[in-house]
Amino acid sequence: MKKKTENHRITLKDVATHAGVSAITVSRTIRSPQLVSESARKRVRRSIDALGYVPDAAASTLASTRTDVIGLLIPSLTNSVFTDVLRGLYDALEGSRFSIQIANYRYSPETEEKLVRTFLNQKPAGMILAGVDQTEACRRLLQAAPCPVVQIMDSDGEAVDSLIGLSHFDAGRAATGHLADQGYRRIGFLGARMDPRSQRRFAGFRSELEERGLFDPDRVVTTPKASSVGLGGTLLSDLFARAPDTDAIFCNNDDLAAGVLFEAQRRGIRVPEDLGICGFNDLEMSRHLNPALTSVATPRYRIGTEAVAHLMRALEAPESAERQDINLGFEVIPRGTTKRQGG
Amino acid sequence: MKKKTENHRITLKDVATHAGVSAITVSRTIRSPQLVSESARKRVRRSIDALGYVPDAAASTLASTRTDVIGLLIPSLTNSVFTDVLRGLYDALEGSRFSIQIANYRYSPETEEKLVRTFLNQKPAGMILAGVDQTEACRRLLQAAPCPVVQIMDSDGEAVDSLIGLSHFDAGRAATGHLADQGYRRIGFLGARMDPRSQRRFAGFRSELEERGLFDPDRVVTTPKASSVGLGGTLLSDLFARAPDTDAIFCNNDDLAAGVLFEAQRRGIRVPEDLGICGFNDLEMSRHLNPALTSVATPRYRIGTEAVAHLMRALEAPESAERQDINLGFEVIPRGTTKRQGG
DNA sequence: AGGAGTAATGATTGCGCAATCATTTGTCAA
DNA sequence: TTGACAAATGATTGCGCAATCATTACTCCT
Repeated sequence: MKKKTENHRITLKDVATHAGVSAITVSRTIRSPQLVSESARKRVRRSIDALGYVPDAAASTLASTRTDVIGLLIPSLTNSVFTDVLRGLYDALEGSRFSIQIANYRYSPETEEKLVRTFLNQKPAGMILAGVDQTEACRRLLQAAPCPVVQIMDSDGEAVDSLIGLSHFDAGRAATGHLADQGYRRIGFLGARMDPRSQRRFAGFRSELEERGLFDPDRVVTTPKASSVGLGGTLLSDLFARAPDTDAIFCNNDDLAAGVLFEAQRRGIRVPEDLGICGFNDLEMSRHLNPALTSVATPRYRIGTEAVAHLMRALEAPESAERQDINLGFEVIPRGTTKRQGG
Repeated sequence: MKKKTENHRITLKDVATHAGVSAITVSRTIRSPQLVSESARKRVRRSIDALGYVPDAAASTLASTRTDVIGLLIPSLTNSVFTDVLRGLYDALEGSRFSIQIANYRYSPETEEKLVRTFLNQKPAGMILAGVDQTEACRRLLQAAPCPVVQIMDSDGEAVDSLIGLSHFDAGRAATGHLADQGYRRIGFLGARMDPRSQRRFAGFRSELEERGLFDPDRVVTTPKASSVGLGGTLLSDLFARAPDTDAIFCNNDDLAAGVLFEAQRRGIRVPEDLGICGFNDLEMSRHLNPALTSVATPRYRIGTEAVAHLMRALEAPESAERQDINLGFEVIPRGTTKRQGG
């Protein structure tokens, strides 16, 4: 029996010797077993187990000029939206040979471009990016990338390769339409950190209200600050200072909406009678508030799993690499904060 | 001017030729600039920029048998606690040459051990693990690891190398003591997903109440399910079914506590008069609830930044690699949900 | 001016693997 | 039995870099 000396890493060659084959046969047993006879495969597998062989990823990468790393570029780690996507990604990758490398560009397209360069130099197996709002240079880089590229979150806009998400414009319209359908007429918008997707939701909000002749720019309050429950309260105060007769609010996301609800409670404003509130993203907490928060459910987790599934498909059949735009949709979920008519 | 041909990767040698030095001088300029004269350094830097050279991580790893990857093992991606730690880690790593590789072991020590093996085979620059409750085999692996190892979250327990966190036992005692000090006498405990840290908080809860002669096992309700706001309401119902006269609750975390508060509101139970509520972790939302939630603030973000800072120190001065136990403490933050005496 | 010592630079080599091309073995038809 | 072809296996080579050892340029002292 072979002794594993302290400083000697077990290599392909060791396994090969142990199994009585050549090194390349061992490599093939691991990488493309269909090229190896069954008897050889068996012996090699036994030797691998016996010696505790683990392939060296760096050497493999260097020799084959590709890795098993999927690069993920997101604008923020704080944002709970991405947390859910992350869960989907990791769940879908479980058991595969791939791993994820996350980089955070903090909502700066220039940083994003730099990170794309860095990633592409690591010969990633694939790339996942948030949204479709990259710089021109960045898009060109991605277009030329020798790996599948998936853009997620959005479905409005033009993708470099494939796109998996939802239409934030439509979602904004639908939420706003719901408020108007409930009889609210003086509808405001609260937005924090107006990233491209928030802006498209706002565009949907505006478009819907303009069609109905209800849009009033005085009822729109936004801030570049990061979203939070506390900020929701602050923004509500700002809004009421400018337009005290506002009777409903579409909030950028559920954090803000919860803050609005709590602040309304403190002010003694009746929800939904005097003020309707609609959030976005349908966080777990929202359905348990009093009254329960109307929101727009978005398929964040599924965006993650679908992104991985799509990458895997593209990696397995590189030839049939057809572009794909997958719109996973959304759902307005009416709850207590907008149930004006006793529904 | 050199033309970057389509398939020719810019290598050290290209930069060297361009700068009129040898390849190894370029390598040194990047890796240990203090060994290179200033004039050479300048020329090399200019050439690197001119050619857009980016080092090949795989080749570097293969040649030097170490990477710039820090392995992070966490039991869950859902848990918001780890999200905050992650932010701290990524913020602290910003601009450094290191990157993070996350693996999720889903609260399974066996999976954790397997992942540790996998990681160690990638020659990581460092390892970060949650807690101190690894298997024996896993601890041995880590002890023998040729890289610094930091365990985070806890400060109770024995670390393999260094430990950065807080005492969950003490925190549980302190929170419980606060409830008792406010005059509550029939104090219950609600816990979801009783991981080792939750169990230590419970141990603190129990110890504090036993000392005061107030412990009652009937008032303890736990579940292996993942924590959520909705679950808080459910567990409150379970608790009241068994011990309806309970007058205060220490919740495993703020999600649960918020759910308890919302359910209490629906049941018309007055908080804090009839029921005191104390959460754990002091999420951003908690201070904005009505009434505001008493909670225990934990330094999650700082745990992340400190873990990185510690690793960096250990990597820069491998000799002085002294073990360190850093207890970052906690703070009970009394708010409305326990303010019984009009304080 | 000459030697000792240091700072700066260079040449060679191998890390562990997979791509490429070459060779052997096995199978079957005529 | 022979030749043709496919299946299985092997030998060689280089991926891009840093460790190692060797050499050169420079400084300072006597």
